[in-house]
Amino acid sequence: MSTTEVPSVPATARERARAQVKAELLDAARARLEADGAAELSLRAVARDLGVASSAVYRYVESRDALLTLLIIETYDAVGAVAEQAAADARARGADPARTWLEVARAVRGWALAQPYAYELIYGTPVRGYRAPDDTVPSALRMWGVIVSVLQQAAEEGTLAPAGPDFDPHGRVTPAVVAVVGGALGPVSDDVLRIASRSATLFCSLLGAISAELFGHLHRFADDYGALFDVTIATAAAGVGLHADLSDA
Amino acid sequence: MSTTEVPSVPATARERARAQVKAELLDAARARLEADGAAELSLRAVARDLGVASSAVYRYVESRDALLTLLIIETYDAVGAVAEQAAADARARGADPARTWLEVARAVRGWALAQPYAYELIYGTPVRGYRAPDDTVPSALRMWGVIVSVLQQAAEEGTLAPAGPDFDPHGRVTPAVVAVVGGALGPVSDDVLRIASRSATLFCSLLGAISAELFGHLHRFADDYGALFDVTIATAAAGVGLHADLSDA
DNA sequence: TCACAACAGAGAGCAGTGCTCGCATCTGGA
DNA sequence: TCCAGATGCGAGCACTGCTCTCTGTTGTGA
Repeated sequence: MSTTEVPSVPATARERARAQVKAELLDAARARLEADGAAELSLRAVARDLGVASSAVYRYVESRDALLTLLIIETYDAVGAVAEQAAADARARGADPARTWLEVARAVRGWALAQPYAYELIYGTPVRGYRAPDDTVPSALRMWGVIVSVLQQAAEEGTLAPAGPDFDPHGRVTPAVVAVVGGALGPVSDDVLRIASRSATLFCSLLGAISAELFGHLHRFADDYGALFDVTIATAAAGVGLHADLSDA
Repeated sequence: MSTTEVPSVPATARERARAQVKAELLDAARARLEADGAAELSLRAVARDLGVASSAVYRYVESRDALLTLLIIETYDAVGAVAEQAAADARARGADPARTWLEVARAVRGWALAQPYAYELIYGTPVRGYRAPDDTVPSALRMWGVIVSVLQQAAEEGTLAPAGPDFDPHGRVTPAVVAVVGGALGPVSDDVLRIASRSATLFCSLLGAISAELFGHLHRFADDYGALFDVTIATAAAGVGLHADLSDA
């Protein structure tokens, strides 16, 4: 569960014990996080929970921000796994790409509502000036992988029919992104550029819909927030070319 | 500039002096906020900037959170004014509703990029458990007013052609929202409900697009983030029924 | 098996925070 | 002019992140 360092097989007994303690530390920190939120997460409080002096914690973690970074990575992995699972389940039920995306979005929303502080940790205001981005990138990319897979599937099936505007795709996406997205789509064509751009649209609509609801910007707006969420996601997805049917449920 | 209490005409000299000091306090706090961000905003630092003991600040403001709430209201008003101005300018230039919305979105993005900490203050992670919502609501509604006006204009012109899915609008919106939105649209019809729901879609797409960029989720994604933003906004707007042309610029 | 080096933990301490309270001081309004 | 109430100050409390030094333990290589 807890993401430790590289050595998956600790050599010495000392390293094993150390990994054990660090895992307990991360678990305690996660409990505090999900109870009080990232802003209130106090290293001293975590130390108290563990029955340990606050200074001892610094044997395992460089700083409070480093601890938060570890939790951020864990959380990106958790939400990435939720999205991947939702996509797999939907496809197993024979869902088309549009339906698959809707169910992924619903799953992520459900996860966010269940643990709002975890969602805030990764998709809310960044904690300090900058969290170390490079460490978190691989885990953060899992969500993007799901989005791109949905778009690729639709493109291959030929069901990707954008209702949104046509646009010059150049400049919208960097070569690095194209490399990731285009891997399964052959040479770098304008289509690949377009799909990459549209993955951002899907991501932004998901982020916006969940953040707006969670952060109170839709306060007293709807009776059925789940239904409103479906509309928001499906509407943006239609612009991208994924047309989901909301008449059934 | 600074939003003071209700008495726009202070009766006594004492009250005038008090309002003056409070305004200076808010200005200093805003400067700190825009320099360091809400999380780092320290009441003691503001007091130092004013050359005053930290305890003296409490004569004018109940707590740090109360000070933040005042800044939040100011900020909602600022971004609301930006949106209103952008809409007015666009209409003065003869822009259609879709174009108007795109320019509003661009203006808000420009404002957010210029003062990211102000944006984070209102659209990022809420500061404490709950900010007093009732005080901030009127200012926060200005943005929604702009969105609804664009949709109403399109509906009246008959150019509102949604590409997104059809949906049962009931439950998506509360009567209170309908009262606000439907004021200029006559009786509560399903069309009013639909427009209200779609205002949430526009809002969410704007929030998601700016937050994603500002919070680093599009890190190294694009060369031209402005162009990517246009695509995101226009694509979601197309789902709602506002079709903007991106081929010109 | 054993000595020792490396390591984990404790606790004091520093600088910072929000906030309270009692005390002086000043000043506006009668 | 006079004084009550407004205003500011500074000490102090409890909390934070983080550092430093010291002690006791424990795993490990010889």
